[in-house]
Amino acid sequence: MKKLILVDGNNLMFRSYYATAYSGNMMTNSKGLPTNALYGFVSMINKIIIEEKPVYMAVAFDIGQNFRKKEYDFYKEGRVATPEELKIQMPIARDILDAMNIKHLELAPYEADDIIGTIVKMTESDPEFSSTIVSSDKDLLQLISEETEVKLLKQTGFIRYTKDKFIEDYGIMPIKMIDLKALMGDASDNIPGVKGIGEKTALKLLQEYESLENLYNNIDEIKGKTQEKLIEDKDNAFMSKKIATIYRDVPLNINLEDLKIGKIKPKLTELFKELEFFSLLKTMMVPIKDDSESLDVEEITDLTKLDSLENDIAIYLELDNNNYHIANIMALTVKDAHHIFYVDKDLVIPTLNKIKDKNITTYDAKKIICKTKIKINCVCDIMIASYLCNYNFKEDIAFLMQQFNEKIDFYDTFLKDPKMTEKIKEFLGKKVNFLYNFKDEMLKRLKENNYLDLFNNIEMPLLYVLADMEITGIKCEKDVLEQMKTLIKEKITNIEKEIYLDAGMEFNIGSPKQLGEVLFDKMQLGVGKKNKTGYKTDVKVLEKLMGKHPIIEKILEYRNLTKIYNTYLEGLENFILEDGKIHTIYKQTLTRTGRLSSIEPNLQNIPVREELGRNIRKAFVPSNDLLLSADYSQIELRILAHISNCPTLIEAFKNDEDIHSKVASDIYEVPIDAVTKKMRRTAKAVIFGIVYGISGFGLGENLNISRKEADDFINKYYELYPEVKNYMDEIISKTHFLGYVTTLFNRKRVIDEINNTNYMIRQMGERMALNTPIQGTSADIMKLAMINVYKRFQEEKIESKILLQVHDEIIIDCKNTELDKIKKIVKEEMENVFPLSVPLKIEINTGVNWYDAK
DNA sequence: TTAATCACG
DNA sequence: ACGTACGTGATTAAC
Repeated sequence: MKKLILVDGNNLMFRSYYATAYSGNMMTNSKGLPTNALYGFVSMINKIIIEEKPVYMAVAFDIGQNFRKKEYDFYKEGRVATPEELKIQMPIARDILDAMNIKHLELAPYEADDIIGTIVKMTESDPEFSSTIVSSDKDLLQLISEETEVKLLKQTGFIRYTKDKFIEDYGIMPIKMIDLKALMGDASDNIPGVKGIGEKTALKLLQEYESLENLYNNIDEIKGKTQEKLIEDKDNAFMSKKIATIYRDVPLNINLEDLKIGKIKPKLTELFKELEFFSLLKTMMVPIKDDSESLDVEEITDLTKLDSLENDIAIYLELDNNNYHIANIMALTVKDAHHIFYVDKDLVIPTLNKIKDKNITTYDAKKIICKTKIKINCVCDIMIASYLCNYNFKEDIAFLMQQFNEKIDFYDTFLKDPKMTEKIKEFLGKKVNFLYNFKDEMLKRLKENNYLDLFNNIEMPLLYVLADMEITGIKCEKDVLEQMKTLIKEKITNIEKEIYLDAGMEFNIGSPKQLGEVLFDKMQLGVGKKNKTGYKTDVKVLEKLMGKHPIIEKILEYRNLTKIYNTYLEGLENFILEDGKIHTIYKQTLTRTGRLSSIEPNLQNIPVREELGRNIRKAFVPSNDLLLSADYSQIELRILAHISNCPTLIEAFKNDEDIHSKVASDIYEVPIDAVTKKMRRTAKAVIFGIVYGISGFGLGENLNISRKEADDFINKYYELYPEVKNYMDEIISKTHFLGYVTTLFNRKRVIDEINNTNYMIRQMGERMALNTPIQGTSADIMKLAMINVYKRFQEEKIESKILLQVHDEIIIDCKNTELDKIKKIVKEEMENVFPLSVPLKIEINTGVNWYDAK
């Protein structure tokens, strides 16, 4: 039996389009072409192929005027016009099918349904074929027969309607779908049917009388209102039947063998690249057009070969794990204008030592430096450059290469490839070849965007500082963690028992779902707020329940303890290497604002606000004598004062006033020494809220005050500092126009959300536009300060080391003998890093561990 | 893989 | 009428 899949192409495209279009976040490629429907369409086609494994397939489309409309003026009247964003994707869907070598059929004035009906008729007269129709349109159910089934798509999943299944569900023969529609009508197609008769009545009538004709022949037997309605709309019923009938004699001029699926064509790769469907490229394992002549990669075993290299080179180092602190070297490739050299793992270090001072272009220089401890002279790190240019790239260089039409496997795929060892030379040859050839283009793009300053004076120098910090690592005492573990483990066990006792049952306290059910269903401790999966049980919710039952307090404590235990005590321990130190990885090319992020482990979120968690910091100790923490005081607010040019705030900072108290005294209109703690706390929340673009509602939630009061605070703030309000209005309208924001150092963030049709998303875009210049400028300043401190350390032969950065704070491992010098350098460099209209101020603390250095 | 939760600036 | 504070990462549960 030959199985033929018949897809309702229009239906699939509409579904895909509307599935995502309403979110307001229209998916487009970088040229602005909408791609959401196509993405869903291709995914769906793939899914069908996987699920049905067809050998024959055809996709039908509507095209041009359709004959029903000609015959029945009102047909499909009142339907919302197809959005332009969808129309534009329709022809591309057909291009994609061509490239996939799947037949698509369209012929005016017929609709997709008619084409499918016609082919079904052909398969039914050919004993070798059976067909499956794929659509979410119930109209197609009329085509069901012994040989034809319908895979009716639902919001999630599908129902497979065979003839038996249909009869079971509807109690009529599939062909009677037409009669059904004739009676009940169809609002979406504007088919009238019989007014006042819906699905229930229509089905009942057809189950008894089988067809429309027979029903009207026996109209006398029908009672009451129904009879009246039927007589009244008799003409409409018969006309509706005609419209609803799928036409099965479309002159297609094909035979079924034409519908055999062929081999995927290289054209598909081009299309996917154009559409920027990189994940699909990956999953579909599309054969990529191999127009590159195969590279001449030469493996070297004799290092003297390197002598022939020119001064401008590109290198690429491959490791067997993303975490370079624990990874092993696989190989290195080196390219200049005349050679591509492949260097196997054992020779990588000597090779790098030999070429480290050349002008090196690479991808993730920090990785190379951290792994090999060799300070290469990197003049262009393509990973950083593409990050600055706001490319949609991932850590894997393959993403970038794909965007520039280079055929390459993804790192993960490659590692799993059984033929890895055979392929590695070519694989790494291609990467280094790309880097070498792409460098000039990359620099050109940096220049065009005015990024050269940021690139050469901040990001490139910073990578060396970060590499040094990561290599150095921070000493972490396992014993301290172990002691805390024992203590906390005991507490957890005890509290667990108490919770079970209170609840009257054992359950998984760590499961928000189970916890919600226990609290709100079983114990009836109030009406729970819901989210997608059940009750909300976060801190806010639980705190509102405080006092209602002792269990609440215990759950909060349990949460606190398990968080500390799992994430920090146990979590951190796993990252202590043999040298007794933790080496985090700073991601320099991740955040949208220019901040760093820290992973494996994240050392930027070690507890500090609560005493118990804060104790974890006691495990972090100096390798030298002391830890010194230098943190910028109120840096974001100072930047806000600067960029909004608000004289009152600037003056306050110049006078080194406590800014929160100052604002509190202004808002509450009391002298500064009459400001209470509560007033100061409120002011602080208002100030922070402003930086994030908060609403009255949000502030109210946060401070547990009414929305009205919160609104008043915000308005009062704007009145007091009109320049801040002005800045906010201006940056938002400017961003609507430009589509991006910049920091003081010209870091750019594209904010597509700002012009989104969805109000919520647009609002979020506006908040990003407000916040990014502030957060981003602060990040720029910190980066520059780190570079300058590092430089001074080198110049003055300081042996103490910068260890960590936590956004507005750096941690230094100090030798006692150097302490005074360090304090001086840090203060000078951090406070004078860049002149603003407000002074920058740092606070310095020292201690024998991180806990004490605060 | 995603959602919920909670740690930080 | 809607939903409501920016930027991160790790862990767990549940699909």
